[in-house]
Amino acid sequence: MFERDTDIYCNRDALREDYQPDELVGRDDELNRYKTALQPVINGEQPNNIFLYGKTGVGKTAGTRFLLDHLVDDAAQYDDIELTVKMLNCDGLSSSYQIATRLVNKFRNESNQISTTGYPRSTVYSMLWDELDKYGGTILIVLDEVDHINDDSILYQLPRARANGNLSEAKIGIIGISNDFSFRDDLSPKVKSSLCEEELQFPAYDAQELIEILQQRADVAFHDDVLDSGVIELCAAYGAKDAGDARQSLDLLMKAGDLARDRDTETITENLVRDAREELERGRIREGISGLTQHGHLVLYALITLEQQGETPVRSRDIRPRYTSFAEQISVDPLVPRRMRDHLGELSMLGIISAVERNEGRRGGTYRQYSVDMDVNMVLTALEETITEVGVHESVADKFDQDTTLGKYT
DNA sequence: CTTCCACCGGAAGATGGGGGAC
DNA sequence: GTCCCCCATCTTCCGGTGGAAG
Repeated sequence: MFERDTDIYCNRDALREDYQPDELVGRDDELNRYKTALQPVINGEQPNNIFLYGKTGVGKTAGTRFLLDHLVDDAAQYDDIELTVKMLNCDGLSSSYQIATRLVNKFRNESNQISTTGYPRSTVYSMLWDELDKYGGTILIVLDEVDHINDDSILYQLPRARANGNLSEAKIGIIGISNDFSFRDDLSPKVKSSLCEEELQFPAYDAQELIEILQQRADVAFHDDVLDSGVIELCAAYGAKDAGDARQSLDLLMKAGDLARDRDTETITENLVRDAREELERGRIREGISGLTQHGHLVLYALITLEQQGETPVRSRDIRPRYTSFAEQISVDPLVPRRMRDHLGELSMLGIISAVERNEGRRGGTYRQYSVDMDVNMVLTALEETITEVGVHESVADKFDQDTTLGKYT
């Protein structure tokens, strides 16, 4: 049934996000400054708290891993340094409480984990101080995607734990990583001053740097002569256009490789890259849509039908009746307008729809006009798929079945 | 320059579902 | 069971906003 592909890859893993190259391309300045900021650790001093910011896929996490690995190795040479590094990705964790429980578990062994709910908050904190003190020495805590935390509490407590007498043995340093620029500004001044002792900004990669990165990985990942000329440049160009995001460019190259493998072609062409891009886009939309609630689906569906009738761009006020009637058809209470706007906002965050602000002054006021940003049929397919597949909202699924011809609404 | 429109978006808090400790 | 706490979703309330009309 299965047989080994005659493969264009020699090491597909080199394109994956978690692959760690021996050398990071295009981040020399940033890494040098980062290294300086970490220097106190080696000197056995109280470590700096460091705050890194920059958009996604610009090497923040990779750079951190890279430097900290070296730091751990190098620290081992000095007898008087006990260094512990713990990394925690805060994605999906929205509160300080959640962070605290995960941290406690990071320091405890498998058999001794605590549950992530149920304890009073203060109990969790004191467990955390106990664990930290038990380890002692220098402890670096990396909080990746720290902007997902909605309250300051842990960010306030951690850097001050020693000063507040919660810790006596351990010297801790916090490294916060964020891709949300406004996060830093929204921190309370107390937290900002302690957390952001050292700040490093990682700028987006330009097309040239992306080419170098892709080249470096492609050399490892593919056999010689598999890539047509221009393929790397094209992947880099797409990445640079979107956000200077290396991860995205690498994903694209990998997807193109996978397509080549599926189709049994021997080389990767520019056309394959374009197909891959479309495929990734489709995946992104599906994923976005499947994460929506029932009302999200209804709002989207309402907008789609309007789009098909050529009534877009359309303001939220004019979407509402359509949405309301859909909701009523499936016997669901429609949401209040404010909430409906939230859903529209969410959809435009996902890039499925787009909003343009308009202002007609005294007689019109300010409002937004929405339209579907992606290919309507693609969105519709994804919508139908998730609704039937997930099986959640049966009533909505029925509705879609009845309505195979959307023209009904005209 | 002021007025005013109609939506925007932040804030607070209600509701209901969950999970676990003790 | 009772107590603690988390979380997503939604409602209610309301001050903010930018630019055409006056």
